[in-house]
Amino acid sequence: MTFPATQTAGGASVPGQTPGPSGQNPGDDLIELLFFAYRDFVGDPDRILAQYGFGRAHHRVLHFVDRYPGLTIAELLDILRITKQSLNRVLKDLIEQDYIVQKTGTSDRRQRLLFCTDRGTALAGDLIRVQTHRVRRALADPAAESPDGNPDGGAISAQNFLLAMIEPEERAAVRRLMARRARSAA
Amino acid sequence: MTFPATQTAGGASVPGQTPGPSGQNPGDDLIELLFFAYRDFVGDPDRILAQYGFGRAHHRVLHFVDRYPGLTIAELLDILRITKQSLNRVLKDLIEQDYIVQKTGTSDRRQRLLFCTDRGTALAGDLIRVQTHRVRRALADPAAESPDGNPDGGAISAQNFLLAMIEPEERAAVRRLMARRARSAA
DNA sequence: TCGTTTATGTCAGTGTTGTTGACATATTTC
DNA sequence: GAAATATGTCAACAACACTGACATAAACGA
Repeated sequence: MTFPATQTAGGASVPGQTPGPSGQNPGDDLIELLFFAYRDFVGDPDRILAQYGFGRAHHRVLHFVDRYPGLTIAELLDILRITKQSLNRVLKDLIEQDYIVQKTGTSDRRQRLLFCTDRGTALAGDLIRVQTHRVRRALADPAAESPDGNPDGGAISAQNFLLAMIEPEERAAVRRLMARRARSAA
Repeated sequence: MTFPATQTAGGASVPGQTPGPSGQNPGDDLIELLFFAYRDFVGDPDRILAQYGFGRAHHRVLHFVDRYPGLTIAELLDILRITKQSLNRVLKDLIEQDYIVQKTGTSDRRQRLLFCTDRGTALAGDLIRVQTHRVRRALADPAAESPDGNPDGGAISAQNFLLAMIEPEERAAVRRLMARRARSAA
């Protein structure tokens, strides 16, 4: 990110804005931090997945099957909140390429229980590793050098966590951007 | 969500798993909580946006333009991390339908500074309202009745926040799912 | 002033991931 | 044996991302 953190045309607002840009609320920052944190959070795995010709959808399936061996299709659908058609497309890839295997359920033979193969476990491990690294770094972060005397008691930790989840080189830019809003709200 | 939280075929693992499902690490829960929290976090706006024929991409643009009036195209691209072609597709919609206006930059007339119109501010306000509501509720949540004697000092708050960001009716199911993993790791 | 760089816009094609609707099969349940 | 359930599959489509190529206007540097 490389914001000039300057610039404003005519007025900071356009023609007739009744309430101005949607007011300042406690927790508003968290909305944007969640966006930035999630953006970088999925960015790490994306790079690995690309090397395998997989996408985020594959990742999600592989992740949950790896973490919860024996998951059924229905459970997976409920977790991911997608249609079975969407799931099947990526699941088929993972099965054909030997990352996941299906086993017929024992108690209910209609069910297909999902398990990772060694390959699947290995890839899932690589993926979780980069995400765990980011999370751990965020948790260990020295309170993310909170530059403001944050008043809302309780938000701080979540806020710092999300900020620390952002790619280090980007944090300053995010802080600068959000400070920009704080100023114009004055 | 409606997990049986039961069931296991043959063994909880498949043929030969060297390290078993990618081990148990502090912060691992946060990875999944982030997924669930984000899933529900974007779910609220999605319902509103659908009524306008807009999608998430429109939301993100509208949001940042609303919060940071006068944003340039380049800045927006840097925030969203998408290509100008992707941005232009949704931005065009928002401009044509009078949610956003462009103004030629004063210092640099090549730039197009973006501002919300009244309509834009109104819609952005509606969208931010539902998200702020969820965030505030999460912050106010009585520590999200943490059911485990969480040992990692620091993770707790972030973990409870993310859990509290999940749709209330789903939280139990998520807890149940994650407990399932904790068990099998024993 | 002129050539280059920068900021933006646009056309065209493509890939991933989501959707709906319809239909098929095997298994369980009443 | 009929109905419900779990899963699979075909086909069409939409949202949103990408690449590559090219165009224009304005700013900038020599």
